[in-house]
Amino acid sequence: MPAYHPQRIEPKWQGYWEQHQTFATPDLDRGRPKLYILDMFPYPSGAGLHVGHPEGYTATDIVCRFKRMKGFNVLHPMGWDAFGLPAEQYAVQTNTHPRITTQANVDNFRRQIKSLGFSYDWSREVDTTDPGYYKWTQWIFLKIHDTWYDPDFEWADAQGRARRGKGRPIAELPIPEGVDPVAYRDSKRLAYRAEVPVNWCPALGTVLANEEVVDGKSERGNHPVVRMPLTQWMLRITAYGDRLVEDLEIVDWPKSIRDMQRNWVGRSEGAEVDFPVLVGGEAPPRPSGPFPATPAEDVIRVYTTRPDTLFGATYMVLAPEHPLVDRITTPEQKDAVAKYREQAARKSDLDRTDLAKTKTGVFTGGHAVNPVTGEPIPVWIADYVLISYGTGAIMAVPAHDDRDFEFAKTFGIPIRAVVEPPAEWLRANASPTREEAPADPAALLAAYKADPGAFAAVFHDEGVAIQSRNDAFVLDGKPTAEAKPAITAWLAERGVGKKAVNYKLRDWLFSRQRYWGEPFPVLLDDQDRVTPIGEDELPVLLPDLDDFKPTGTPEPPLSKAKEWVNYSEAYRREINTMPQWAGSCWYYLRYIDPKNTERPWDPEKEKYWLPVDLYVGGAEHAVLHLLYSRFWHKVLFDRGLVSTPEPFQRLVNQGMILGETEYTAYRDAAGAWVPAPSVEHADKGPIRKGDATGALLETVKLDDDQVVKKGEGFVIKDAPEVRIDARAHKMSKSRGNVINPDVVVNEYGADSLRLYEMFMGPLEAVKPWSMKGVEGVYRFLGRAWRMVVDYEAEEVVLDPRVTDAPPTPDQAKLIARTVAAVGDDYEALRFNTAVSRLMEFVNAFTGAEVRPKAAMETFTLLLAPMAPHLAEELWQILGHESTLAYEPWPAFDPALLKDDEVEIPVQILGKLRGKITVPADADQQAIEALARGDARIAALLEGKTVRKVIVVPGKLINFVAN
RNA sequence: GCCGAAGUGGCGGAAUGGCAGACGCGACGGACUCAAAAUCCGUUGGGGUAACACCCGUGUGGGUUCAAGUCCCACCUUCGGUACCA
Repeated sequence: MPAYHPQRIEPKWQGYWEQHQTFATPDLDRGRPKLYILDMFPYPSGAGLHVGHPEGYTATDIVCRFKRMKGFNVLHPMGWDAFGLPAEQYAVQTNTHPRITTQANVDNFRRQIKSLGFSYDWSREVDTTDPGYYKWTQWIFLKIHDTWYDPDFEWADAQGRARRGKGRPIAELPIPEGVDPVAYRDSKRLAYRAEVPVNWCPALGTVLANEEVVDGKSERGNHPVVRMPLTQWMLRITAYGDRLVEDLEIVDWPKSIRDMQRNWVGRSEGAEVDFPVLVGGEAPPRPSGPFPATPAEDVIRVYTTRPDTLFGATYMVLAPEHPLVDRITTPEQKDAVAKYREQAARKSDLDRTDLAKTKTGVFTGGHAVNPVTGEPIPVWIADYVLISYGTGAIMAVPAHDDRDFEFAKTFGIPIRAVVEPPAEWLRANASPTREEAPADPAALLAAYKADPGAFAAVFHDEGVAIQSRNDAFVLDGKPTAEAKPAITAWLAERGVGKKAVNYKLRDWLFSRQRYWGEPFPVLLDDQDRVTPIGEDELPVLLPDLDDFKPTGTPEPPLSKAKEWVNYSEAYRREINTMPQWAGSCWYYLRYIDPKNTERPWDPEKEKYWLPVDLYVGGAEHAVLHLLYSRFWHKVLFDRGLVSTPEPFQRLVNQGMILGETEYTAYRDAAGAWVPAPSVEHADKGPIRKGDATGALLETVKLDDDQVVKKGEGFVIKDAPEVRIDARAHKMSKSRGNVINPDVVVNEYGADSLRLYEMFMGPLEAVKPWSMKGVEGVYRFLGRAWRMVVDYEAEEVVLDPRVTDAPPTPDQAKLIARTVAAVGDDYEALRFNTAVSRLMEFVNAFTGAEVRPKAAMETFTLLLAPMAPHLAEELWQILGHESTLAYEPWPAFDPALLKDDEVEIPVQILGKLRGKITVPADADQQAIEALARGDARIAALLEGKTVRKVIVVPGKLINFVAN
């Protein structure tokens, strides 16, 4: 009976914690330091919990339990990101209301998560689909709608740094003379409606955000996506581009994530330049005055990061959708242009990627004037220029841009070198006739100036300006870094250019043509003008529908709720819904005050709990969720609704857990083995490399006893010449390698699952699953149990060797060291080594005839954060009546961490030649004397000249001798 | 292509510039058992030796250092992100 039996222990303690409200967190506790530790809340899918979820959840749970023992007031909540497409698709298929499936999925997730014994304060559970929650999602949307961004507003942040740019109430927007104030305000709001080309997915019956489209197909379901113009809600996240980048400096996040966010925002500096269009052979007169805010009529405005190459701009390209195309196109080119534009419009992103290899385009017949050379240059349209980036038009400098080069080559457009590459570059790229190329640097440069197109590569780096002069201005000789500001200033003086900043980041497409999402709290009149709904009318409830099927057009499903839509005679409701991101943008704020019906959160509580001290989740949210969330938070900050500029102080990404390692061999139709290096993985399956017929190979799964390591890779044991693939794959239903946490809990218990996931390796690393590994930690927990409990007795009693005896000196040292090391490991999120330490402790004590009870208690407390059920049970068996959750973390005597004597290596010329035992505080002379006194070392040093002796006291001694 | 992370036994992994491989899995040997499971004890990087000695070894090639898995340079491979962003 008294064997380790998690199936008995775990429900018992989960019941205890629930009954005693052990982990309910007081809203405010000025007496203790606070700690807000957050998990990314899950989307409760029908598939249930995945072993990836408990990885991060266990890590944060350990930190929470550890910190409670250290005296912190810890906030650790959980909730559900429950709006979203899968529930809606399921509703369509089965005609079940998404609320019903969502409820069932939430219940299942809650059951699974509770079965793992996490110390969440369940009284703070939130659900984004709860009207009591989305009321405030709508409320925040109205705040965003009520805000404009003042790029010139100066303020100081908490660190006292001067900052520029802030979101302000729309009422404070200065209205220029002579404009319609309502329309002007609407044009400046952070939430606005715009007609934009959107990604319409007919199969899903919805519009997708750019981020939800992968290779021209929907991220969910892999359905084709086409572009079409629609009026949509947009959030002006681009206004916050600089702030979102700058404040990455003040958060404690992994560098890789900060880099990803920075790249996603994609800030670049350059210049805007106006190119006048030749109309009827004449350029429009150059306007006097400064660079106009919007380009004059018959002027093509371009954005470039390399204004220093302006002398090399030999043609221009407009995006096919560019408004000037019609104006510029000559009658002869009209048909060709129209045809190209139509093709481009019909192209999905997928087609565009497919065709990315060769540049296409059509000449418009029109010309524009290069503002520095005065030369007329042809204007083309091509879909390699995107309407949504920059100004939708480029000046093409084929000599110094890969894309322009390729295009110019295809269409025979002149290529003019205006930046001098370094001599080595010229030499290295002087092909195709490299042998005949002049070796002399001056001759090489002359060749480059004459025809850069003859060189093997495009020089797109910085260099020195050449062939860049006109009657009034000389750039030649200037390095790129100087040439850029010089020419920008010259252009600005003449009112034809100015310094400019651009972002890859686009405004956030914030509406969806779906049912299962938050309704927008706004009304539209017969002219589509927007009126926000009053705060007292929130929430705008999602109307019940019996029919969730897409309308088959971009018309959202909510259009079917006729009564709901018709708000009044004058107004109808907005029928788009918000995207899934909306609810997850601010859930961390609701946790601090989840039941408040008066406001989204109490400002006092917000000041106490924010920012989140530790946020753990998957790297798949590295960009979107975290960027959107930070954006909302900054708007709330600017509006005085939150007190910190950033929501998440420290971020850690847990690594993905892969399936078990698989050994795969390949066989052709004739049954012959095909070595893995000759196999290529095509879309439909494995084929022989270079096999034009594309005949699929048979994949053969092998057990680990059928394979053997040979050289760099694995081979079949019985056919050692056949290399095979040995690799762990992402868990997926189709591959059949998904591990269900329920199965692991049933078989080994939650403590084993928790401990195994922590023992696998560093939290951030990608790691393959291994059931054998779970058995390993399960055995360890069994040993820990038997270290304390008499497993031969009938009843659950202490092992007779557990007594009140004092620890031996060696035991005392081990105890102190384990306390110190495990505490450090928990602090630094190094759970894998913490487990190792506890294993060493158990290994030492199971061999001991005397097991001091105090040592067993200390061990139990150290184990508790990782394996709380077993720890609580042992704690009770050791004679304690209540939970150990708030027991103080064990103390230790630092003196015990030091040894009196240490064994140190003796090296000769850096090679290990012996070991000596020396007093821990032995000085250099003493150590050297002891080392020289060692018979073996003395013999080895015999006849050699000792040139130098390196002694690191307490560490090592190294004789440099020959 | 660009950005990022990582390459250490058969496997997961450990190692403030100072004894590479802690801990676990697997394997092998032993104890207990009629037997097996469970449990316990021992061995386990490669070569070499009767046993020592000794030699080799952290993706590859260089470098810095008394000393490099760790720092620097170049390259290779794998994984993740991103991609006509002017």
